[in-house]
Amino acid sequence: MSDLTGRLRRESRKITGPRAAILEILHAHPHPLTSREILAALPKDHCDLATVYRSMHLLETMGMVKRYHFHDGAARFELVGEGDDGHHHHLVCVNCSGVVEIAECFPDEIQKRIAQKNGYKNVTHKLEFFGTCPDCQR
Amino acid sequence: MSDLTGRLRRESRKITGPRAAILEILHAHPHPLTSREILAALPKDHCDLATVYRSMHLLETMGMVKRYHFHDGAARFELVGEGDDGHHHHLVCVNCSGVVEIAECFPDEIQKRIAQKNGYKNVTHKLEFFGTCPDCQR
DNA sequence: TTCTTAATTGCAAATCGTTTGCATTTACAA
DNA sequence: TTGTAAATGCAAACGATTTGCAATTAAGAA
Repeated sequence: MSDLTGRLRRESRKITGPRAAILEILHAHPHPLTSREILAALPKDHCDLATVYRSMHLLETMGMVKRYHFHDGAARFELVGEGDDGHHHHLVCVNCSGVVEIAECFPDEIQKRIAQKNGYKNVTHKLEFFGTCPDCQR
Repeated sequence: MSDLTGRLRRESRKITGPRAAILEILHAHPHPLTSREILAALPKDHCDLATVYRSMHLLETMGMVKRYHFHDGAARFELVGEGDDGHHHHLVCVNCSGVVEIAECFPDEIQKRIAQKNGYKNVTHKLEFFGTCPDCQR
């Protein structure tokens, strides 16, 4: 957390009330959250949706937040963990929308081959798994 | 194509002018298309955006069309090929949104392991690659 | 062919998620 | 303490998608 505010200060961004609160919410919920979920989790709801979006945009460009799109169109935001670059995937329950973080990743050799074969540069991927979680299997 | 109209008739859906035209467009462009791109490709522009969306919804529930979400929020629609179930992935240019269809898929053994490890059933995945296409590399 | 009816369409208005303009407030360095 | 750029709230703007409704049309029945 404190390194987050340090990071902000270093880029001459201000540590404001709303912004600090948003960071706490993200830190307390290690899952991708929609803008509305973030707003709802904020203490006295004393922060505008526009501010949530502006914060997400700022934090995303600073590499401190990642944006995901699951089955519905809505964007979801998740804090990038300590040290790592935040690249990981999710297993989402199609019934209850429960999310599990997944360690496995798409094999790098295959991705390299795909990039090379098609002449694309800086190739990355987005990968999500969908299924029915243990609870929802009845 | 003809099996598509047969399929529609069998479910007592009508083969109307707009609908037939939309199917032709999808057939002629084996890429995921946005609603606007479909509309723009229609002959005399004699079809409403709402009709495009309603058609996509119908065809999707009939399993004749698949819906994708790439980096931008916009939905893109693609006709499911003959016989196959339409499962495949895409390599998308982050600059011009050009799309290449990808034959490679996420290794099934790893997916099985993920499903088992987490107790999920009927696990599938969505996988998209992003990068800069040859043209956009200057 | 004509009739009947449910399916489909166009149009406009409504909705949803997200962004932006602007005047006001605020963090923080000098 | 003060000056200034950054950040905020609010409302309006936006783009994608959906929906209500009255008018149109495909396709089977008569």
